[in-house]
Amino acid sequence: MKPKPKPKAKAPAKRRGLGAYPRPSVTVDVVLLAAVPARSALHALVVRRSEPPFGGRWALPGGFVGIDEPLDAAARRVVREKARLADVFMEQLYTFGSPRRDPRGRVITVAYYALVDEARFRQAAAEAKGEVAVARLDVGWEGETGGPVDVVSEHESGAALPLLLAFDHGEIVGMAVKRLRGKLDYTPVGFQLLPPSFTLRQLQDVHETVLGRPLNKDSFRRRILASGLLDATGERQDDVDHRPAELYRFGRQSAT
Amino acid sequence: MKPKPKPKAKAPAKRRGLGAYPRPSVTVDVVLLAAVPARSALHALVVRRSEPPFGGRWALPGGFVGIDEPLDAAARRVVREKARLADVFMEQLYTFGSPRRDPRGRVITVAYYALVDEARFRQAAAEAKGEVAVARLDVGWEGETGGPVDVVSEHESGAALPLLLAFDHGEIVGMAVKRLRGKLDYTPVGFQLLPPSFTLRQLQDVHETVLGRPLNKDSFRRRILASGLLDATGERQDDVDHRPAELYRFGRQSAT
DNA sequence: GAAATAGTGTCTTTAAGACAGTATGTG
DNA sequence: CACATACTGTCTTAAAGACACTATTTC
Repeated sequence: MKPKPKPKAKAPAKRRGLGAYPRPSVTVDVVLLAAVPARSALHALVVRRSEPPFGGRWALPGGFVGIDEPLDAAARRVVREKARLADVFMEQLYTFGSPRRDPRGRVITVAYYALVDEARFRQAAAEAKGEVAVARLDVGWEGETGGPVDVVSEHESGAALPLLLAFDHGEIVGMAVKRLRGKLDYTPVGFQLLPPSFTLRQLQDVHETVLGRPLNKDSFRRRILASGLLDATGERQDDVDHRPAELYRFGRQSAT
Repeated sequence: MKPKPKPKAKAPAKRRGLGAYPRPSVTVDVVLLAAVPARSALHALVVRRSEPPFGGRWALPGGFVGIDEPLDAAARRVVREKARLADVFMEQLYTFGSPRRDPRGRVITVAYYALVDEARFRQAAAEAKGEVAVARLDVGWEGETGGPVDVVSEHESGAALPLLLAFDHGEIVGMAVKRLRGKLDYTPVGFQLLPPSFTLRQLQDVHETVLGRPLNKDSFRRRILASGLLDATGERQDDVDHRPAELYRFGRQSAT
């Protein structure tokens, strides 16, 4: 029923409908990130592949896009199913479509990145233990140079086993870090990596973790407060062994 | 081993290969932009649709992605076929996948934006006269607020006929402008909207056209020259009726 | 020489960095 | 009271804006 007349020409001569063109599979993959200032590193959630291709290796949580499902909804569903998390900040990252990125056939993936605070991230990882793993990202470049990052397993001992990611997922993770660093330069997305209320110090720690470099404390305070995006809650920390700091809250709700 | 208790589940139970999931059509659409400082506006190339859906309306140049064709290659092919242009700066913009964006069925489009200098743009539009039109973009928002832009036909009289774009192409154009403005804040992409050698004044005019606001001349010169991205050619303008300015050249070749 | 734009030097304004000093909690 | 961190005030430094002035071309 589909002769596929393709010696060289791409577009068929007569049939012009959607059916005239072979269709690729389309998936979404999500880089779910949390900042871990204690280790000066970003962590990402990875899942073990149980089947070929790349069976046994680690991959980003992902899945096929339903034929009637919006892309954002697919990404959200993947996070819900694989990480059991809802209501996370999420943005489209980039679409990867190299013809040979999946040995099974043509698969185009729309990559997203998602940000959660460390507590939710750890809880999610613990609940899905066995199916998922926490990967630490060692970023080998500065600023927004870009490029792949080293992905290593996070052991309590501190030992760092390299994790081989399936497909082009290493590249995707690298782009997520690059994008996040870029955003941090002009908007304090760090909010999304913290619980609803937080101190300025915590926000600075998160920013430093993402950017991979120390920031000036005074200037950071001034800049963030001047942006007007934070509202003081009037409350303070209470479980610290020193003067407790004011707690702030993200002033405007950010979409998607 | 994995019961999958999902009454509302979409994925088939047994078949796990690519064939198990219905596939959407995938296209690329390109926002081909040129800056026209004389009109203080960006111009985009649009093509008239000859067939439904949206027959008779204007659309971005686009086409289906070949089953073995990289996304970038498809975008490049579209620009070559529809605008007869090669070697243009081009970057992926965003992927639009609302299930109802095309009445024929599920079509996901990977949008790109491309930049050319005004001369090449006009020549391309003239050569394909009848098939394509030049649309002027009236950006109704400042900075990087974002949102759709008014797309009007460019008449020599100055009259502005609104152009109704097909599909969600108005949204795509708006996002292209937003992205371009954003990039201009930290990198002088304006190069790509000018011929190989140009004066600082021309570059500033282009930046002002894209950003939609005037820039400080002194500060612009300092900033651009300090960036080190420009090389002086040693040559000067020769067809102007005043003191000719030094011509500069983009120092590093930018990929894709 | 007049007109027009290119290019330079310098003052002012503003944001970032440095750092000293005060405030407020725990033990 | 010692200690730790939060917070404030001020000086210094670097970048951006403003603006006066000089330079070089065409007519």
